Amino acid sequence: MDRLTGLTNAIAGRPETVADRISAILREAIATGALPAGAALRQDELAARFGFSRMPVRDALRQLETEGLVSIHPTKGAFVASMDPAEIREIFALRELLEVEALRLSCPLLDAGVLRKAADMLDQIDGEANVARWGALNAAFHLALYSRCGNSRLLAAIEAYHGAVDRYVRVLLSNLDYQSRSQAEHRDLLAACSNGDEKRAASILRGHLRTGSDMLFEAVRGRIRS
Amino acid sequence: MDRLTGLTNAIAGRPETVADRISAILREAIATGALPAGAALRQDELAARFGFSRMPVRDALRQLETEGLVSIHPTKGAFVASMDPAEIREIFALRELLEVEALRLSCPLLDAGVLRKAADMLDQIDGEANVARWGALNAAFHLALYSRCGNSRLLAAIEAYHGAVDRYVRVLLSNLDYQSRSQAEHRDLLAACSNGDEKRAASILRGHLRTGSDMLFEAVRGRIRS
DNA sequence: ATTCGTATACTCGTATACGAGATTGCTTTA
DNA sequence: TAAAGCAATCTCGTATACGAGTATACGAAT
Repeated sequence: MDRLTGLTNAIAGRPETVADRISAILREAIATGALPAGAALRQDELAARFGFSRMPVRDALRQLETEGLVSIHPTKGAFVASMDPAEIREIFALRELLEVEALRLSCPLLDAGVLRKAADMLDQIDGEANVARWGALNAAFHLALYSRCGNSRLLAAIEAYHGAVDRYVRVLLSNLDYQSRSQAEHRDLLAACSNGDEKRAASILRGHLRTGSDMLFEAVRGRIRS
Repeated sequence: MDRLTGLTNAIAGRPETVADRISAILREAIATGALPAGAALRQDELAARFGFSRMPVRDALRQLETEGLVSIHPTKGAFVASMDPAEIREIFALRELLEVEALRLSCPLLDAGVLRKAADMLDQIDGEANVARWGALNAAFHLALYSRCGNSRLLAAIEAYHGAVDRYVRVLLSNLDYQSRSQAEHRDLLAACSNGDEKRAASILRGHLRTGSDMLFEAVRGRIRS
């Protein structure tokens, strides 16, 4: 392959395949809880429901497995990945490690444009009733603050872990109390970044993630008992 | 992901599929450089060579894509992922962040058994002429020191990033000078862990990863020019 | 001679088909 | 009655087949 075709392809973006569409649908279904943790994902059942064959379904399931949303066992099938509370603690510990570092790297390099975009996102979150969009906006706000960290792999990892706990976070979002608290913390964080107060920003982010982790831990533990 | 998934699969009694075998072969071929970066991986060519159909080959390629070893473009095919020097810097920065944290968590909890196993591995590395095994032993040594960190996702991430740079690290291993230097640093690291000198261990690990990153950066940059 | 258009060949994505392994339920026997 | 064995069914993994999109090569026209 020549350099030129590789470049043009990268610019053009990849064509969307059926497997991509199926994985998007399943991803959303898992995130909303329509497909609860532990649910079996039969290949031919899904294929019939979507009106395609099993092959793109297989590809979609593999794709979702890499995102940690489903677990595949040969000869047994695919299941919506269930996460016990301990794993949530693990992921949030990782998020804290990665996101604090990303913020530390990015904070001094944030310009007015990024900060304004982040502020806009917070306003959008306030006006957003749809829980599904809330999660996406939340992720976008965080990633905007880290966007100048200069390490694309770091950003990718953060995004991946965010997606892994997204559907659990939505449990919290029905709790209006958490929403307002989270938004208050977000505004504090943005203010610290705007002032270039790196240490304070890091400390706020740590607190933000820890309260999220604690509340999610309790919420999921409660859900599992029921 | 080599050894760990192999191990956990064996424990779980997970049957080995054809796709697993194919991916293992391709993984090794990529690691050794038999399949150089940028090489096209035609599905039916591989299927014919291995004596299977294209389906398990597709699955294997998808698996390798998640490990970052190949990149797949719909309608264009799969290619051995090429990594520019900047990405190596990024991955090593991530490794430093993750591994230092894992060491910090694990170090106080390391018992005599783990330390002895780690020491054994270092001796094995000294006596190992085969470059392929050297990489696996190197990873195993590092992971042994982190094994008590109490965060399985953290360990998985470390292992994944290790695998992503493994084939580049092998470039260094032909350099006997690096091998002995690396081993000296390993022994320092192990000694610090044995003494419970957490700070010193962290500092040694940082230096170890940074020299590795620097040398690899130069080596890969040189290779690309040629 | 260069460039544009067309036709051919190639590769991938998807569909359909088949065989193996596992799970479930029933029957039979101790 | 309970446990063990057998059979039927279900699901997945793999094979083969087909259609669509893209690259390439060749020819024609400027």
